[in-house]
Amino acid sequence: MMKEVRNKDGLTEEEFLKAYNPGDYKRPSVTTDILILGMNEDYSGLKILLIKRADHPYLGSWALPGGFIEEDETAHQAANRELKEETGLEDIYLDQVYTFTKPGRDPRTWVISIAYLALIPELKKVEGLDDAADAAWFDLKFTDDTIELLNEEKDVQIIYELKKETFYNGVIKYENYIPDKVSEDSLAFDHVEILIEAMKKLREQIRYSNQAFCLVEDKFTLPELQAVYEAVLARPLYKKSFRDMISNLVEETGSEKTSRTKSGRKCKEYRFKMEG
Amino acid sequence: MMKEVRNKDGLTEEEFLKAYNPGDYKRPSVTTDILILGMNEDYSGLKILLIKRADHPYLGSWALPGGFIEEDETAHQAANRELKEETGLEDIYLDQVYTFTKPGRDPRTWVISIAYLALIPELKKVEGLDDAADAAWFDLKFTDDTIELLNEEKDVQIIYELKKETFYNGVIKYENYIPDKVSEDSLAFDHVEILIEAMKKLREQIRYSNQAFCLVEDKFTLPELQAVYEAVLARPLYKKSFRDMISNLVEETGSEKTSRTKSGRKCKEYRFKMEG
DNA sequence: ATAATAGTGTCTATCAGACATTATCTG
DNA sequence: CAGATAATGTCTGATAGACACTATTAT
Repeated sequence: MMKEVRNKDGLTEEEFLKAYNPGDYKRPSVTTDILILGMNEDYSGLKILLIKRADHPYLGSWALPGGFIEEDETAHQAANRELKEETGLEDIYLDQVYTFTKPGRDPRTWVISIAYLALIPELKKVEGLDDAADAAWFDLKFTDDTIELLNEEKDVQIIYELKKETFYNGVIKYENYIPDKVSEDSLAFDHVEILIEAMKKLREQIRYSNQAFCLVEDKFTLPELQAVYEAVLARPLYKKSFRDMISNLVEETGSEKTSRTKSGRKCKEYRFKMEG
Repeated sequence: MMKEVRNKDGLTEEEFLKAYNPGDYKRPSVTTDILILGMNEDYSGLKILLIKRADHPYLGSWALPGGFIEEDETAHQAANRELKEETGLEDIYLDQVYTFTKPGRDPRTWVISIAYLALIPELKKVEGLDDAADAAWFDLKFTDDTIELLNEEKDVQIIYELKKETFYNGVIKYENYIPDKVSEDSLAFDHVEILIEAMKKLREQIRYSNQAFCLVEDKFTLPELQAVYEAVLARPLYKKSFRDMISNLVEETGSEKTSRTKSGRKCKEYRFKMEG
């Protein structure tokens, strides 16, 4: 029997597992941090949900929502749990982005963070919960030069200038954004870097995936959908090319609708074509 | 001063960090597992480096190389260290793929694994090291229907049949491969799933990234380069279309060379054009 | 010479970018 | 009616897929 194989110490698997000492290696805490993105009211830009920290470290700074992973759940489940706690939303797009492991990224102790990206079709009212002092949607502008996170109501401006740095991975050249804080406020921990990675990935993928459809309601107009692409890519697209590009992904519902974008006349209403 | 801000317990940041008890949350062990891929001798397919386990659990099974992350290093550094130990290679393509967190994926204790993909331009002789019983290159065939890992010399065949399963993430439809073991041998832990994720990602990216250039030597022929794409995508490409596609990424060295692929006549030699 | 592969030409369909034009709505 | 946006047409250049044809090498 396979189970009766003995290792170099003469132990069967059962005996080995019984004697296994998990304390041999030092262990990090593991958290998930989530970028929760949605479009703003008139589809002119992206919004991101931030939490104001109520305790050290970074007390008073704004941070990505997140929390510790429990032993009986996957990181994905932990992220989903956190997402529901903060927004009340379930069954929405959620994808793992990158795992951040730089030593010292949390001054408390050894913490690694698995970053997730969530895309929601409508903004939900948010309020501060249990341990968080506050929660709010911020206008997010992410271009080649800057990251701006603004909330007028709370009078918070978090601004980073971006420089590009090239490095090589094998023979492949990569461009990295190096953030440089120019505002008084800043994001807690290494959350700017998480934001940068997630946005880079979203930008690369939106063209070949269908992530844009997660940022509009289930019935939408083409100007609205185009606004999503333009907000993510931070550049204007040609209307006709855009419509050609997505034409086989959508179908008309038959109705008309006034776009939530700045609107001159009524628009045809579309839905996402599932079979495509 | 920012540093003098006190939290709800009246502590400054310095006092808080001093009093912080890292034992409040249970912590997982964290490892890196690496897919180390290279082309075989005649560029007819991919090879993958596997390690034979010398201890429980999965004693005698083959597994991806990997190891625990230390507190003073990033996961990337840990993966690089492991890669060098196994192959002697440095400065090669290495990229984080996905972090695996399913409870129970390691029978010993709570272990999460950060998976990496390494692409090497030439196969290196490998031998079993310290704790590993053995190490060997396996022929890797990854198609829509099957995963085959073969090593004739050691008479090992690890074969999985693949079924496709669709699921939804938000409104986006995804296709997942579900592996079903049909050979006696199998990969340890959840390493088939890691293999599947890494290969899926490589396939999606190879078209728009330059990862193929990490799998050929610095001077190569176009038949060799095409063989890399075909091995990764597991389907033939049209010669002319392929050459048009990569024409602005390469430049002639001026020399000629006999391809390591099955060869009828000499080929022009190319190099990767860095500026393009 | 012949088989085998290397390298190129061409045709089609599709698509991104770039403008231009017509249609319809709001005020 | 005027201004604004919606929707569509057309042209160019690039690219993927599909074949066909010529060139050069090993045996």
